[in-house]
Amino acid sequence: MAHDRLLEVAVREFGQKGLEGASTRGIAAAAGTAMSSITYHFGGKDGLYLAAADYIAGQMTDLVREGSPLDEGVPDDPAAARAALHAMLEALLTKMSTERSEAWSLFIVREQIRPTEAFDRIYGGPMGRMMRRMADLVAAAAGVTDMKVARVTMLTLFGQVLVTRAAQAACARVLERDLRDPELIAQFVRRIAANTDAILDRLIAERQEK
Amino acid sequence: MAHDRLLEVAVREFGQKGLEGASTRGIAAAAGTAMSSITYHFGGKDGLYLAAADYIAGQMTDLVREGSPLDEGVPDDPAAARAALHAMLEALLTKMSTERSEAWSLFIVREQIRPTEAFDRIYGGPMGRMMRRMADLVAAAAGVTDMKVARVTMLTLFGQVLVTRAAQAACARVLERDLRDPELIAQFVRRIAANTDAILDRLIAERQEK
DNA sequence: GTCTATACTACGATAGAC
DNA sequence: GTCTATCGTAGTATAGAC
Repeated sequence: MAHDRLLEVAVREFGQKGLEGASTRGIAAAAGTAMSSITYHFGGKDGLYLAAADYIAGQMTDLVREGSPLDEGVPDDPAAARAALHAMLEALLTKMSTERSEAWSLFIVREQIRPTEAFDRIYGGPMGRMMRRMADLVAAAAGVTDMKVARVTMLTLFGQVLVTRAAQAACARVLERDLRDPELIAQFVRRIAANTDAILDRLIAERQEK
Repeated sequence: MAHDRLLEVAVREFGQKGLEGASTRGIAAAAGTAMSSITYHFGGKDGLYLAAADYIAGQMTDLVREGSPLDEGVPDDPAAARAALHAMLEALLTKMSTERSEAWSLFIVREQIRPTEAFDRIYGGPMGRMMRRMADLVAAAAGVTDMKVARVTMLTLFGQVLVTRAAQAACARVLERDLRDPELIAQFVRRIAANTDAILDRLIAERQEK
């Protein structure tokens, strides 16, 4: 079906060039079909863009479901919560580094800069669930009851992972290396894990001071 | 001069909508001049885009120069280096939150997604210097000699700040607050400072284990 | 220097053949 | 369902008046 090919190409093209930067002719050509197929299947460029967002949300949900550490419950036990948080951050970083999800990341980062309805569809689905769960895990792991603290901390933890995508060009320059290098990714995983432990311990210490 | 007004508007428009998303007609109209002024002053849309990048680089340099903590030497003393790192991260976060530099951040984040010559001009100037200095500060503060470790750590520290810009839409959703709220920014500053201390202490502990 | 007028190109939408 | 052909409408570039 041209429908599916169009979606695949659209996610890539919209991610790399943005809504205005990508052209329907270009997408159709890359998908090996006529431009008017876009009108037929999706009603137009905007429709295709939203469909791409839904496609990403769906794929994210699948990824999260297939026994990955991104979608289990929130354990009460601090140690278990911490382990789940570690697994989640590692999974995020490695998944974001695969070629397939690289297109998603770009799409999503773009939507952060200027959110459209597409962001609602992605955030309203798997992304929001993931971030809320991460905040809950931080709270459980550090015994924090103030959810505002847990959320802010969660975002700084997430930032450590995000930087490899949202500042990929700068990272590549500073490190003088391609960010797809598995060894480099492994180094980030180790560093982020150590940082996370340090941060959680610090949170626990802060709590005990009171 | 229409030249300067065009640049101001261009930074804002390109930052928000990207190169393709912004239109020369729109920029000229917002600057209160005719579109052909862009051709006269900058040679065309691409020229204006690059000029906007240079303008940002220049403004960043000015900001860095005006007695801010972003551009002093790298102290040998670990405590002084740590203090300088703290000052730098706080300055970054607060500067990135001002309305004026918000346009820069967006411009730069866009350039990370698909780097053009504009990125070379910004990274080759103040941005690269800043990141290299931050890595040096991490190395000095934690007594790390392996610069690869210092750079990776620096990037994770930077990520904590970056997340408030590059994932601003998601942050606003999770926190149910506008990210320009000074109180919220202050909370981020405190959290990132505490995290940074925890991470540096952890690095020092790692070194002593060997 | 700045503006008006115009030319040219590429895009997205649409109608209709198959 | 898919394609071809065509239309209207942006967009940028350019020439020339002031």
